[in-house]
Amino acid sequence: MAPLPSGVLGSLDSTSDRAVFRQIADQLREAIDKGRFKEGAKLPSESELVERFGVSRMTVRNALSVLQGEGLVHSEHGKGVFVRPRPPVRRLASDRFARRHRDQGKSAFTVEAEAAGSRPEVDNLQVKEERPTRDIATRLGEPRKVLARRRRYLLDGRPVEFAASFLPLDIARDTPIAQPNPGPGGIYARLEELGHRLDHFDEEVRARMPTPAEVKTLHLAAGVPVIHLVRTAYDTEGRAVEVCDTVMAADAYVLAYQLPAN
Amino acid sequence: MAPLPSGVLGSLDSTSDRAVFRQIADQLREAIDKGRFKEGAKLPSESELVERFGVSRMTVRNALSVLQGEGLVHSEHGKGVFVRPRPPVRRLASDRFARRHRDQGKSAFTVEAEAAGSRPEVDNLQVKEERPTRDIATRLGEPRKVLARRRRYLLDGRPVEFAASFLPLDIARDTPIAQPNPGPGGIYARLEELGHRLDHFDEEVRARMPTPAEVKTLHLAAGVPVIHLVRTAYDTEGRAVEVCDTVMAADAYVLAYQLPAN
DNA sequence: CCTGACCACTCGTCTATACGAGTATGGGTG
DNA sequence: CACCCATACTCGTATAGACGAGTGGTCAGG
Repeated sequence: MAPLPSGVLGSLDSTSDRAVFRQIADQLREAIDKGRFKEGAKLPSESELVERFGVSRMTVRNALSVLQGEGLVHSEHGKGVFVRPRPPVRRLASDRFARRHRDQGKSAFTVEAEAAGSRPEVDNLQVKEERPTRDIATRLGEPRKVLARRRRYLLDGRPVEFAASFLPLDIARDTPIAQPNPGPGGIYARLEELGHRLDHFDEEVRARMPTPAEVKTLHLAAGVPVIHLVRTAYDTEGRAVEVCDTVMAADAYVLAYQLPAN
Repeated sequence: MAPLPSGVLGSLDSTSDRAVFRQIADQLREAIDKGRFKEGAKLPSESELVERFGVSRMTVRNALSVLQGEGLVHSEHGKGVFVRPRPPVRRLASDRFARRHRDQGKSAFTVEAEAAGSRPEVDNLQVKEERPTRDIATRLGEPRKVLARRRRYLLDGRPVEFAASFLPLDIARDTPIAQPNPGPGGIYARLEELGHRLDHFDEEVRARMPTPAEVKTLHLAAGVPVIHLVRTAYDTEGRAVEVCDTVMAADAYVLAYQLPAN
């Protein structure tokens, strides 16, 4: 057992009314913030902290769970507790669906990932017809049935996002859009070929903690929220032609928008 | 002690390899999802759950802390654990800074809140000159000093957002912008009067768990992430004239953007 | 040299107990 | 009737102990 670096952690203030486990969490947080524990570094083990602070193990675990909830650290069974490294973030520009980006043979995700030096993958591809949920139906103008396209995106093997596109069946049925691979430029290029010239997109952005299912699909660590993005595509006649519902690991993304001042 | 409604919760599967506290969390989550515990309703107390499932109190607390981390419930000392009500969300439209919204005597926040039937407040107003951080300096074109305007926004007494605006001092010094109340239309109106006609805004959106300071400022419950928005305003000459750094309670907001298809 | 058993260390789960502190309620007292 | 206080409930904090399970190293034996 390597000795704890001296001076990294202070001592507890028994006169303080701040709970002991919070004081321990505070000290560890400060040490991490100041870089005394670097990204990916292992924190002292629970038993070391028990000894160091003279408290019981549950108190130490309580402190560590605070830091986990903040997304600062993550634990690995049998190994230790580590400072959570910040993964490279993918920047989503607001012009990413602009027509001029649509002439490639590959999907926008693939092109962009390769440009950034990452290995992109698409996963769980699923295309089927189904009854829309209440919300989707409202956004799409109450179609009876929709074509749903679901997929998961990974970068260097790490899942970062999954998405479901919904299109009114009268638009998408028996078109390349109903194929697993819709071809170069993606479904937006196909929509325009089918005569639905796109006018604009509406995007709604929310952030929240993931559901257990989302934790599983995106392999999310504790303390990582998700960004929930719902995009609706409108053609030049004002008809909603697609809704895309996307859930992203929040630590892997920054969304960038450009707004006119009018 | 009121008897537990029968049939709301099932029993544990001791043959399952799923941890007991997770099974309890699963059952409570399902009951909440299915509306068997409504928004704001009180869950069975810890001791009731201890009895109900025949486990120790720490196991029950562990299960409840899972749900807290998911933002599903919150506990109140001395009262109980409650299903977290979803507060009304404030919708931020991407045209909220458009020139046409700027002719009011009140701030955009105030106008919008009153229209939605809420009581708006602005708080902690602070205006001072300071040295920019590395990030702010980069975005503003390396000014030596900046004017910083900080404030907190509340709706019906609940803090929902705090923001700091930074402007290069050569633009803002000795102007109405350096006053606590910059006047009708806000600082964007003043900037234009000073000859900085606004061209567009860049917004970067991130989501993450709050720092302890942010928890305090926004009175955040456990399991509520924050949306971190950094907006840069550019004038028609391409100069960055303001950076606004905003942290919002994620459960109080949905951001709406409209993107052209080009 | 490789393999497998063992062991030490890690975190994960769970029990049982204790006391403190915040909240609500009801009943007794003034 | 109004107030205060005792009380019983709530969750918060902390201890001590036990066993399980994943990881990685050492070391003996093939």
